[in-house]
Amino acid sequence: MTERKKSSRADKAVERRQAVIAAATEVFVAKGFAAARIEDVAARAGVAKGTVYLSFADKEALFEAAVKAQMLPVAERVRATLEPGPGSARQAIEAFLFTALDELSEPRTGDVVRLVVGESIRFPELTRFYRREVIGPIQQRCAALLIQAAANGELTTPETARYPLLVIAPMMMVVIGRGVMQEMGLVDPRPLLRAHLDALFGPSRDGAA
Amino acid sequence: MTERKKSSRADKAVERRQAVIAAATEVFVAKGFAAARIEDVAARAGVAKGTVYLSFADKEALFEAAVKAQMLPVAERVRATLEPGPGSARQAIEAFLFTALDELSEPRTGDVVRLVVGESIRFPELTRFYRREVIGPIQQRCAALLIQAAANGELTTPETARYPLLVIAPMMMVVIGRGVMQEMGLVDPRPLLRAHLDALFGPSRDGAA
DNA sequence: TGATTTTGGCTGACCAGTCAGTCAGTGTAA
DNA sequence: TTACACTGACTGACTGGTCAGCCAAAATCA
Repeated sequence: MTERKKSSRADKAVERRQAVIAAATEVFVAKGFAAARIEDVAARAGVAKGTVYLSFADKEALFEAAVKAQMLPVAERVRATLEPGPGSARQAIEAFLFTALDELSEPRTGDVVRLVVGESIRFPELTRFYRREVIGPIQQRCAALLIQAAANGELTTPETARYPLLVIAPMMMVVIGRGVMQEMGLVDPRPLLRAHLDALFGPSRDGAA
Repeated sequence: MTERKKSSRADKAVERRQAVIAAATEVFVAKGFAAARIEDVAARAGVAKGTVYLSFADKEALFEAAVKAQMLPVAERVRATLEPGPGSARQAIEAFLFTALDELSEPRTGDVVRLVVGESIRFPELTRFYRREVIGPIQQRCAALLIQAAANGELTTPETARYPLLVIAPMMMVVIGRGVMQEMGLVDPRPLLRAHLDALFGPSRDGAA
C-alpha cells in the first residue's frame, strides 16, 4: 500500500492472489470447506467473486492452495531444524519438538492442521500432499535421529526408535487438542514436552553437570 | 424385526429413531456435517425425509444425537476399564490403553472421533459434551492412576504423573492418524503402545519373574 | 370411523460458477 | 509530451442446481 511506484498489473495480480488465499484460509478455518462461501472470501479479500475464479479453477483448488500456502513454509522451517548437527540426538529432537510446537501453535497454522484433519476424508489428494510434503520428511529425519539415539544408548527403551510417532504424538495432540479440549489444553505444553522427553531419554541433567 | 408381538407404535418409533441415527452416523462420517443430505439419511434408514423431522428438531440436533449415541457407550466401557483394581498402576493403565485402542479402532467409532475433531470449531456445544462426558472422566481416572504409579516409583519420570495426555497421546494419534496418514498408520499399534508404556514405566519384565 | 403417523412433493433460500460489460492501465503515433 | 486506441483484468448480476424444513394428503392403526 505504501509504495506506489510500479503497481504493474502483474504485481497487483500477485498481491490479489495472496489476499484471496489469506482470506480463504480464514473463511475455511472458520466454516469448514462445505460451509465456506466464496463470496465471503472475495469480500474479505476486497475483491469481487469473479476475481477469485481468475486465479483458481474452483472452490476445491482454492482450498488446496490455501492449505499448501499455509503449511509448506512451516514444513520447510521445521525440516530445517532437523538438519544433522553436532549435539546429541536428544538435543536435536528437543530442538525439533519445540520448534514444531511453536510453529503449530501459531493460531493460523494450528487451525489449518485441524482443518486438514477434519476434511481429510473428503480430500484424499490433499491428504496425500500433507503426508508427502509435511509429515513424511519430518518423520523420516526423526526416525534417523532416533536410531542414532538408540545407538548412543540415549533411549530409555531402544524399541522407541522404531516408532517416531511416539516422539511427535504428545506435541501433535497439544496442537489438535486446542480445538477439542480448550481449557484442558491450557496446560503449558513446554513442561509437558520436557516430561515427555525425560520419559523417552531418561531424566535430563540440564543445568546440573 | 424377529419379534412380532407388541410392535406397538411406540416401539416402532424407537426402532425408527435408532435406524435414523445409525444412518445419520454413516452419512455424516462420509460427507461431513454440511455436505450430508437429510434425504440420504432418510433413504438409508428406509424412511421418508419428513420422518426424520418427527424425532429431531433439525439437522444439527440429529448430528448431536448421532455423535452422542456412538460415543457414550464407548466412553462407558472405557471408563469401566479404569475402575480401581488390584494390580499395579502400570497394569491398569495398560489394560485401559488397549481397551481404548480397541474401542476407538472400531471403524465407526474412529470415524466419529475424527468427525468430532473436524467439526469441533463449528459445534462448541458438542465439543463441550465430548470433553465433559468422554474425555474428562477418563482423563481424571488416568491422572489418579498416574499419581499412584508415581507413589509406587513405577514411573521413569515422576513428572509424567502431571500429564495424563502423555499416556493417551500416542493411542489417540494412531486413531486420528488413520485418516491423515493411512499407510503410515499401518504400523501395528500394539507393539507401538508397548514401547510407549516401556518408555513411561521402564522396560517391562513380562514373563520374567 | 376417527386419530395418528408417515410420506414425499413443494417452497424459499442459498450458493458455486458464468459471462457480458466496464474501465484502468498500457502501447503507440503524432 | 499528449492524445487516442486497445487490451484484458475485474466486476457483479444472473443462472442452474441443491437442499433444509414444511405441510397437505395418504397410509396405518385402534
